[in-house]
Amino acid sequence: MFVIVTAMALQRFEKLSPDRKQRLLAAAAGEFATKGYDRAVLSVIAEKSGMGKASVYYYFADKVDLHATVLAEAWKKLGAEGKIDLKTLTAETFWPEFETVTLKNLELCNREPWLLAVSKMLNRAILNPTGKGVISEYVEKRRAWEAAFIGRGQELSVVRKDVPPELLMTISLGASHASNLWLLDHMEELGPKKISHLAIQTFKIYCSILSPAFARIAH
Amino acid sequence: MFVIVTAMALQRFEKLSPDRKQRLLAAAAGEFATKGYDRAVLSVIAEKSGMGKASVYYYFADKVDLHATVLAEAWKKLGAEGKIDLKTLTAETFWPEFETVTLKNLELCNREPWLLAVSKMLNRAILNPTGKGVISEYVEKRRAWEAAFIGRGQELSVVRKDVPPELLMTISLGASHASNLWLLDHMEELGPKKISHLAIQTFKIYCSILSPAFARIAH
Amino acid sequence: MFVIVTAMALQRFEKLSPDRKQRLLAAAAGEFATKGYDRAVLSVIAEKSGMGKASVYYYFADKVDLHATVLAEAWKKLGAEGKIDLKTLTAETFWPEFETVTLKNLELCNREPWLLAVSKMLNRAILNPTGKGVISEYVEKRRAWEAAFIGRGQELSVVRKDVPPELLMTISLGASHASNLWLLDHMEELGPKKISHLAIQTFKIYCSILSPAFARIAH
Amino acid sequence: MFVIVTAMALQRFEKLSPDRKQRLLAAAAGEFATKGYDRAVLSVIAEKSGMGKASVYYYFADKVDLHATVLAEAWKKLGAEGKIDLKTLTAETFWPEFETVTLKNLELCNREPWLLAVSKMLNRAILNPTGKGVISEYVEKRRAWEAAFIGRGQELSVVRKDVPPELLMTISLGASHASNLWLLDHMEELGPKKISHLAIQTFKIYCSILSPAFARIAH
DNA sequence: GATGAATGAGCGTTCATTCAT
DNA sequence: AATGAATGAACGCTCATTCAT
Repeated sequence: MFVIVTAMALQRFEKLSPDRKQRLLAAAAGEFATKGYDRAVLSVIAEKSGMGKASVYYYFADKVDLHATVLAEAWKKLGAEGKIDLKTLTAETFWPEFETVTLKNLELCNREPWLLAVSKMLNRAILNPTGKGVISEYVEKRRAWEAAFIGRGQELSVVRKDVPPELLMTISLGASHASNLWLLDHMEELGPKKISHLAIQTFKIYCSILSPAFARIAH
Repeated sequence: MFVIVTAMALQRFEKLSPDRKQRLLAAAAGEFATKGYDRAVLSVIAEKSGMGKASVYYYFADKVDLHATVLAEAWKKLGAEGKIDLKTLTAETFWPEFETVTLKNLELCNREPWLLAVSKMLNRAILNPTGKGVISEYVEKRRAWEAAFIGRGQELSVVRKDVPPELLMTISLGASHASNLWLLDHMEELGPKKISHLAIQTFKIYCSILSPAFARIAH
Repeated sequence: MFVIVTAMALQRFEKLSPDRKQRLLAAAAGEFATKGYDRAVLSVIAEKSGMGKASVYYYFADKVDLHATVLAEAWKKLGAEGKIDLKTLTAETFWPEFETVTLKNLELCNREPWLLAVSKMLNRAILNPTGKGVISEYVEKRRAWEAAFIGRGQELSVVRKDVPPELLMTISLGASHASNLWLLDHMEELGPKKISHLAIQTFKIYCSILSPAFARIAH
Repeated sequence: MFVIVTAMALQRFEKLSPDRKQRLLAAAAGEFATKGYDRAVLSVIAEKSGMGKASVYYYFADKVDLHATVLAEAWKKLGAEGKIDLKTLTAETFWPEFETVTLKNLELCNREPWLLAVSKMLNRAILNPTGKGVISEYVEKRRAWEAAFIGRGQELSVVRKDVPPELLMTISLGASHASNLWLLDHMEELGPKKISHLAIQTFKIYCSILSPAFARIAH
């Protein structure tokens, strides 16, 4: 369906000192997040991270590769994958565990501003799948996990089964992403407490969209 | 709050033969929709519509103007604003009337492919509000209408009141536009009938998110 | 030495109604004078004169031709050629007659603002002979007349003979052009009377540069 | 009164090898001088100096910056400012010292052809002050120095006082720059010796225009 | 006679990418 | 390992000029 791009940041990048690694990623994240992929300029990223433009090409194959790596890195930090083991989930722990991770990520974004930006980017890419470039790999991975999560929920009978899973996922993703954006955007204005309260409320709506009980009402 | 771009195609454009007008708008819509504003290339649009690059500049002030015109033209055709009079809505007609308009627009997009393209653009923009570019104007307009619509629903007690209206709108907009985008993207693949069925299903989910009955379940 | 371009405004232009003729020339003069030849834009000239851009091409071969015609027209109005008959000049009338013409032109420029602008243009072209384009013809004509005038002065022994005529002409032209510009630029500020006084003073300097008596001092 | 363009070539340009630096400046000077700023074409300059068009942008911010740098570089080399200390001038050294500098610059232009080109540009600009573009800065600087020089001459009673200094300066500047332009234009044709002779002759005329003795004759 | 429409040719500028060191 | 230097390829935009009507 789509070509698998194995080169994901040259291996050299792994050997780079953590400090420079961090600076480069942060600079790239900032540039990509504020301007979007197209308007982001490589020489600006290089300058921000205090290294020569050509050096970026020493560590990354090209612009797309850098972008993908930024997404991947954020994915690692924010990622639900490693944090939730789908197999051990039960009907009782399914939603609470998911809620915990969601709120943790929200906190994480609150502490590391560039993660907030990248978080938006990731969701953006997921909602606007172009099917082109290395990024689509990550989008696929993300959607795959989300699908697996929903599938597991269906196994445990805590997620409705009357709508095609992909569409169901799209709807819930749309709702959660949009509300996340809203919450993040109003974080400073409303303060952590109020935000936290709304986050829980929102989370409940999100769960309910997926819930079988909701399915009965909707008809 | 945001600059209003009044300049909307030079007057000459109005006098252009409907055929060429159509070709130009379609080409532009396709290019902007598939590549996004930045990657869209004017000479490609010109070529697709069978005219010289400079001719595009005979009818439009610049790239932004062309983009704005495409959006405006589609807005006129798709516009929900004019099609529903909020004041005359009742508790009984509220949801059915909204459903009718939604399905009509879906049909419209099915008949005029370039509207489909622009529709995707708009949905994408609503999901990813950057606050920049001409498109943000339409995002704002769309959100304003949506807010008014939800407010009217609350007056008629067919929309829940336990969540801040703005957040509620954000969630429902996220859900509906994400699913719309999905439907539009799969229109050719699944065919009108299947799409229409899913649209109705999706529509019901959307309504239910807003419904007071749903509020009871979510807690 | 240089190609003679016979086409000087198509003959059609002569048949044009005086009103439109005037409007076109005035518009062109304004545009050329304020922006210079390169930055002057034909469509702006057309719009200013209330006619279609293509119509300009009905009356003029091209941009250069229009420019040349503007210069020629101003030359006719300002021109010393027709106003002074070199043959009938005597040692006594040589300078006074020249002074009269000079002051008359100053007045003329004061009354018709566009002539002022074109006047500068003409002098500019004469001082910066590019040797290219139709304009050079006019430059040549102007320099030729100036040379003839100086030559006649030498015949009458009222102009020095110790400097190559062309260089002498260049110097005197430079002095007179520069001071003319200055006077025209300060016309409003200083008022007609003061300007007139300075013009006479300047004129005397100009004459003296050329005078044989001056030659004796300069060594 | 007029904007000062501080940006003067990116620092990289300083590090460029003298050879390429020279080639670039020479090419630019030639192009700007022969065609004027507007008609000058960057790709031509790049080609003439044996580098890619984009490379010019590696060293200069834009076309204006390149233009400004060419002028600044030439100004440094030709600059009369630093070469004459007005305060130490006496009635005896006033004219001779000025003559020396003038002739030295003429020689300089003869040795470095690109200086000749820029010199023409400057003279042209002084004769045609548009008050626009980077060059006007240099025109202003030149006029300021010239004014100071004349003022000093009046202090020493070697320059006439019967004409407003500014007008006097304008006239003498007009004469000298027009003749300079003529000399520069005929440099190759007439050869250094002849030119040098004419330069001295011209210089004497210039001095005499300013001289008090001349004032007596002019009336 | 007059012009709206159409365009080719070209320019300034940007930027991802390469390469020699 | 690291990068300064160099550039090809494009793109947005302008404008003098042509042509069918």
